[in-house]
Amino acid sequence: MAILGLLKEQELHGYELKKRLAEMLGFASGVSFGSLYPALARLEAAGAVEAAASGARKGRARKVYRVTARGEELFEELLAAENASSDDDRTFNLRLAFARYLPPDARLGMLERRRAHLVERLIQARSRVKAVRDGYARSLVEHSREAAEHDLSWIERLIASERAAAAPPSLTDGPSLSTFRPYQEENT
Amino acid sequence: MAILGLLKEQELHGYELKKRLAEMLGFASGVSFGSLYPALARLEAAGAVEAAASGARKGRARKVYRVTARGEELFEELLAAENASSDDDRTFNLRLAFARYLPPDARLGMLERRRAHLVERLIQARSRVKAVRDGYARSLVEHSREAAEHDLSWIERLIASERAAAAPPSLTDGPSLSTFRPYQEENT
DNA sequence: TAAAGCATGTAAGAGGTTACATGATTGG
DNA sequence: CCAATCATGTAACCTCTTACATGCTTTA
Repeated sequence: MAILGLLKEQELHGYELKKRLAEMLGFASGVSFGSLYPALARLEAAGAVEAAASGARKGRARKVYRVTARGEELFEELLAAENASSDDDRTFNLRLAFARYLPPDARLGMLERRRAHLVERLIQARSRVKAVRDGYARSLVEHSREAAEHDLSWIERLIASERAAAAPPSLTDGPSLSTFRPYQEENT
Repeated sequence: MAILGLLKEQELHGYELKKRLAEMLGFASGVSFGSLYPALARLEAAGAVEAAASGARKGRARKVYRVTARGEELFEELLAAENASSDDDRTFNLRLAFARYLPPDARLGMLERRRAHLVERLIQARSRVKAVRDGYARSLVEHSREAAEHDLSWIERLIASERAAAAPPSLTDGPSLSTFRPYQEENT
């Protein structure tokens, strides 16, 4: 999905693609060549990308890839997928980076699913905070609870601004906004 | 390492181990049986763990594992390892959870390496914030910068309390404390 | 001209996931 | 007694990483 998304914006060859992926995924990532080239080969075999005219170099010329119509379809599919694998952080971040390609409702759905996931995570983190008395593990669970709270409020801000952007014509139409309620703990 | 660390505290069989691992690693984890049992078999083959007397069940009795002397050694090695793979979040969290088994200086070293890693991450995040103008990607990099700041200050608090605990006898011995300086940005 | 970086690719090996297979035990 | 849960394992498959192989291009 990352490859297709990047190629969608601009034709690129593998080496350049690797650099873009590294800065896009930021820390904790960057694919290796042994992962990237086979992936490109698979995508080409599947007809999702094609190599444009190779530069006028001798020997192993660099292959500039471009997304095909089939590739666009595949990208939409991957981006819109509501499967369970979209639950992990890495996948969500990647999806959000390409969220502009999603229709507004699908985008909102993605954010809400993420929010639900984070609420669960927060609940879990809180129960672990109660369970672990002290030591490094305690510090760890407290920090992960704070991180979860932080993530959650971030997502809620995103959702709010998304809704605001989705329904700008009228300033007094309650229904579309009334569905969303920020997470509030019941027992404090 | 996680398996050895848990078994070090208490003899357990695979199924129970899986549950403990799931709650220990919290969200974003929990090993599958297809991963756990082969891992246990590898550890047993390596002489790091051994099966205690199996419960009095017929058929496939459950195997209660216990750490051997060799296993203790292996655990120490894995825990103390200063290799590059200790840079990722998952590994660090796992290590911190078992940090009580490390000698104070190694523990401090681990925290400092983590801090250095987070400082780098923060610098990277800040440069990306400058690079990305707007859209979802912008929101993403801003959030990851905030997360990095949060993580960093958490680690610095941990380091501070570690140092405070390491040198309690004298209240005025500068040297051991003077080495550490919280991260402050130079250009704001 | 030698080193560093650009550029593409393959091979071996490790480890993980899902799905399958098997059987015991407990609770409604 | 039937379903769920406990409990252990195997097999097929997939993808990643590391290390290797190859050769061009730029720069000190």
